[in-house]
Order: sequence, then structure tokens, then C-alpha cells
Amino acid sequence: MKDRNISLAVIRRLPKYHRYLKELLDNDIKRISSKELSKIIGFTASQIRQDLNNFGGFGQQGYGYNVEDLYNEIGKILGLTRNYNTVIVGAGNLGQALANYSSFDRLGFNLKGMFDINPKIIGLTINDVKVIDMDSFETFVNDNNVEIVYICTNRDGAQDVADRIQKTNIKAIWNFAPIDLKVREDIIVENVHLIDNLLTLSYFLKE
Amino acid sequence: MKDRNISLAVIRRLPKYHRYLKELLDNDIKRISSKELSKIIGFTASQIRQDLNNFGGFGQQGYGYNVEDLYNEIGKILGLTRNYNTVIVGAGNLGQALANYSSFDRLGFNLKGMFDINPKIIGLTINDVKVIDMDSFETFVNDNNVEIVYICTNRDGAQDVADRIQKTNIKAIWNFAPIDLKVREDIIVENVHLIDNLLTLSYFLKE
DNA sequence: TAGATTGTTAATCGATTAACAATC
DNA sequence: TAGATTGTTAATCGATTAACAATC
Repeated sequence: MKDRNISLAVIRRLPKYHRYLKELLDNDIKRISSKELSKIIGFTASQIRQDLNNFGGFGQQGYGYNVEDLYNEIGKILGLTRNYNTVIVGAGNLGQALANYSSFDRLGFNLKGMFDINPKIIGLTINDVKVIDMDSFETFVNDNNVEIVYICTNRDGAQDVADRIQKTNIKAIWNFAPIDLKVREDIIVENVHLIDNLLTLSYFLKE
Repeated sequence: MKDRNISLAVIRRLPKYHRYLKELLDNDIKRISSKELSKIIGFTASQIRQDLNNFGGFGQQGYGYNVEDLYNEIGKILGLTRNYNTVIVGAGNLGQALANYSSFDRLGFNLKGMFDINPKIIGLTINDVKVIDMDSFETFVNDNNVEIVYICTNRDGAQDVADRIQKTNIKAIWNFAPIDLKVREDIIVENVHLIDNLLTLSYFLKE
């Protein structure tokens, strides 16, 4: 697995491969060619072969790809061979929604705690996970080997959380606040900017 | 505004311009050059000028861009000069979270109703919006000139909703289910594939 | 006017597609 | 073996960056 200098465009396609291969697997399909996969996933066969060959030769000439093997390989590339401890900061509606997503847990993202500053929310239990006072954030995440924080605060609280994260062993942030966080280079940030997404939709809608 | 053949890459940057210009506006900054904007937004000055010139010459040589004008122009391009009626299908945690987002309403996306098939949820009122039985979906959306549906069902229900949408006057779908919907060409679909996003994060985290 | 900065053309860079030899 | 399909190189296409004349 010679993954280096892989472009972001390729990486962002990987979860989609993973999703479609899972579906093929569930339908008991044993093998697939880049041409057949192209038809269902919507990438060109050429692109599929190029993408996969960034990580190794997973196919076999004249045969195609073994669905199960390829699914597992892509899972490995995506880091799904181990578990990750996570916490949510901001136990409002969105935080609670994420806490209830069972698919994250199934993929190995294990929610260890939720944090808030609102006394009315602190102490609640959501999907078996306690909402804790933000005061104990730093000790909790370090004691529990938490690697990923989902930031579900509002815009104004998000950078404060990011600042506190930088004093802990947290390695990655999944940010849902509508702001671009300023953090150290070595902290990974993935943004879900809902409003940006909605505005892209309205761009196309505005005939 | 000669917008045609604009690449998706450009369009997806527009909401970010909109967001940063709003911030400048809030800070009473009257004008900005592509060079200064480059520093705060992180795109090159050259790219900023190229992007904006896809839609018209909004700047002035020797001066830069008027922040307020540019903000308004980008708002226009993004379709923010009118309101859109919306509904949510799937009034679970995520649906409720979206219903409580005030920023969508502020931008002109007005939530008119929420739908579910669960009798325990039907009849609830969330942020002043009623949860209605999915049985009345088609009549409701047509009677209320609804243009956008947020799909917040699980994976399995999403395509069924999409199929029913195609028999109404709905023009766009904001899809949160982890599936690529099959719909007519003229229906606009924007996906928020949370799991894809999380897996991109774990790709980088898996050292 | 001189300085600054745009709008726009040209150059470069990167990503996608096409082609085909290798080989199962 | 013949047919199919990969892995990979080459060609094309598109997006980003650089450069600079136009002009405020």
C-alpha cells in the first residue's frame, strides 16, 4: 500500500467505493469488473482502475476484482481496521442526533462522552452516553484516549473548543459549526458546512 | 451575470466567499482587495479574481472590491434574493435538529412542515412546525408550493421518498441518507453523506 | 500623475480519459 | 488457446496560477 501524494479527489471517492462494494457484498456478488462497477457507481472504468492502482494492484487481468477482497482493502485504506474513541462537544439537537447514529459505532467510532456548558443538559444520558460538564473536558479526553471530537456547538463556541483541543491529545476534529477553525497543522479537520451545501443547492434552484 | 458553464468547483467556493464577506461586513470593513481577501479566506488572489469574473466585473482597478456590494452580488448568484418553502421528511433526531436551525430560515429557507410515518411522532410540534403523516405528503407539498425537501429518513426509506417526490412539484432534494438517489435529471440533489465525510477523516487519522 | 489593483490572457499544473500491452 | 480485463503509459481536458495591460 504505497499511499503517498494521493490527491484529495481520489480520497474523497474512496468512501463511495466502500459503500457500493458493501452493497455488492450484501447481494452476494463475488466479482466485478471496472466496467460493471462503472455502470453502478458512475465513475468511468478508467478512473476506477486509476484510483485503485494508487494503492496497489487489487485486480486480476481477465477476471476483474474480487468484491470481498476489494471491500476489505478499501476498508484498510480508510483506517477501518481499528476503533476510534470519540466525544461530542455541544449536546444540542445536532449533537444528540449524532449520538444516536448507530452506523458510526458499527464502523468503529465509539462515542465515549458528550460535553456541554448548559446545566440543564449536563447529566442527561443520550444513547447510553453521559453529558458531562465542559469543565472536565481536557482530563476526560486524555484519560479516555479520545482521538476525535465532533464539534456541534454554535459558531461562536467552536473556536474556543478548538483552542482547548490543542492542549490535549486529540488528533482530529469533525466540525459542524459554520466556521473555518484555526488549529495546528497536525490536527486533522473535516468540515460539514451545512449552509454551504444548502446554498449550492439554491444556486442550482434559482433557475 | 453571464453564469453558464461555471464549474462545480467554482460554485462550491461561492458560499465560502459569502460567509467571509458577511464577516467583513459585520466588522464594518468597506473594501477589500483580492490580495487581502486571499490572506483570510485561503484561496489565491488570482483564483478569487478568476472566480468572481465568471459572474461579472464586481471590482474596480486600483481599489479592490466594495464588501457590501460583493456580498450582495454573491447572495444574488446563490439565489438568496427570494424565499424557498421547504419540508423535512423523517422527523427523527436529525430532522428535528435541522428543524431547529434558525440560520436556514434567516437565509430564506422557510420550513412549512415535517413528515413521518411513526404514529408516536406524528402530531408533535417542533419549533412551531407540525409533524404530519406521510400519507398527506403529496397534497401538502403541492398545496404549499414547497420546492425543497430535506430527506432525513434512514437509508431504506430514502429512495421511496425520492420516488414520491417525483410525482409532485418539488424541485430539489437535500439528502442526508447514505445512498445515491435515483431521480429525474431536472431534480436537483445535494447530498450530505456524513459517513463519507467521517471516513475521509479516518483516512488521514490512520497515520 | 503615480500607485494600486482589477480583468483577462497565457502558462502551468493536475486530474481524467483513452489506449493498449501484459497477462490471467 | 482465445477472450476478457487489468495495470499503466500517453493524450486530453480542465482548473489553477502567473503575468501584465488596462484603468481607476
